[in-house]
Amino acid sequence: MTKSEKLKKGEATRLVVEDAALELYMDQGYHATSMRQIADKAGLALGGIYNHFKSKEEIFEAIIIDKHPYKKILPIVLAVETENLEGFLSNAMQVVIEELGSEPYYMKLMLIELIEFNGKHGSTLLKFIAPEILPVFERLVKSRKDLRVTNPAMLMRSFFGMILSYFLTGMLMSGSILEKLLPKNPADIYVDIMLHGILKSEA
Amino acid sequence: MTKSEKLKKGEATRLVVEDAALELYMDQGYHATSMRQIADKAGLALGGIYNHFKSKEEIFEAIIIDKHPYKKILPIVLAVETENLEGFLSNAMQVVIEELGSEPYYMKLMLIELIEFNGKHGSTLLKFIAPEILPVFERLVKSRKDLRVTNPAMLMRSFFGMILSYFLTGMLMSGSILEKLLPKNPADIYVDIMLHGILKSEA
DNA sequence: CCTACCGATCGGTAGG
DNA sequence: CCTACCGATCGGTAGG
Repeated sequence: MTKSEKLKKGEATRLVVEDAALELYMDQGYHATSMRQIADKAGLALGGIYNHFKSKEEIFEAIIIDKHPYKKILPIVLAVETENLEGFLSNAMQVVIEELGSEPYYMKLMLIELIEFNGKHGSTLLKFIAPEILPVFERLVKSRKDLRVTNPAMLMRSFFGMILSYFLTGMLMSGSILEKLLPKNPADIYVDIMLHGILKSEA
Repeated sequence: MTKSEKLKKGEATRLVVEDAALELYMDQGYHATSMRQIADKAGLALGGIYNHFKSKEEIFEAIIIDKHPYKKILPIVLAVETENLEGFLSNAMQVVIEELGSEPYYMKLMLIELIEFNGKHGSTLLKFIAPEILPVFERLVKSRKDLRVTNPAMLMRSFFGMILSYFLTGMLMSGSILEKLLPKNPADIYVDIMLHGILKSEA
């Protein structure tokens, strides 16, 4: 009763396999990861995996759904109390960056999907998530007059694009000479750029 | 004399192999692409490849250097004539987007490096390119007072981050329901956001 | 859930 | 530059 909660043995093993696979996918990619590696890391025999998943690809598909962070993040974002639009956008971005954390695992999963599956899961990610999140941006656009970007889909695209950009440039520059030249608070600056742009003056 | 220019037979074959590999990497990723596929596409036998490259990985390494678009793009950007800063940044971004084209192959190569090699080529890309490009941003920061971002490395990061974001969100959304909801000129809007942000008002 | 196995394919090489 | 081959490893399965 201590730790088991309600999940049956079978379901627990399934999650163990998913966790093992996720970790391996994250630092090798999908095709470079073998079923034997996953089995080893999950602590069972190769054949055992096939009691829970029909194929290697099915593990990946399960992960991109089960591990999706939006269920966790969206409520937090919506719960943030702010009086004005700037405060909301700023806090929202900061919360997302914080929650995705220093190891943006889901960002990597999305890229694996894009690179190794050529986006063939139809950006499953976006397809069943957009309907949940788009309305937030629609409300934003409707209720506020001081937005430069008035198309909800475009606003959403640029919002997530900004977060994508933040993590990706961070990953690309990590360990490079450039990293030391950066200010210590790149996330804050990113938020600032999203809100006000690179320039000080108005168009 | 018509088409051969100066490159010897050996060098030409090498390039044929690189082109074949590049194409395959781009829509399958690195590990999912076999040497036999590359050989077939290049029009020679498997063993023939090893006269030009020691290993599969060496082909990848050759590509990320030989196919790097910055040699082509940088001169164009610098040649753009503009009277003010806004014009320069705006044109620069537009030129880069245009040159990278609708199939941003090099963007994909960078992601493959990040995902499948875990960035182990030390972001070769950035390491020998940053010294070429960073000075451009240094000059920009020095000569202009109307920049919100005054750290050259940060300015460079956000500039390329913006381009990264543009292409990646485009790829992620392609084919999705969201795509139809977007305005027809997303690139222009992206430029506008980079320069002035999402908000109309000043901080 | 494991053992033992399958055919297929992998990267790479020898030898010409 | 090709043919023919190597050992290793792959995803997956049968049978218990």
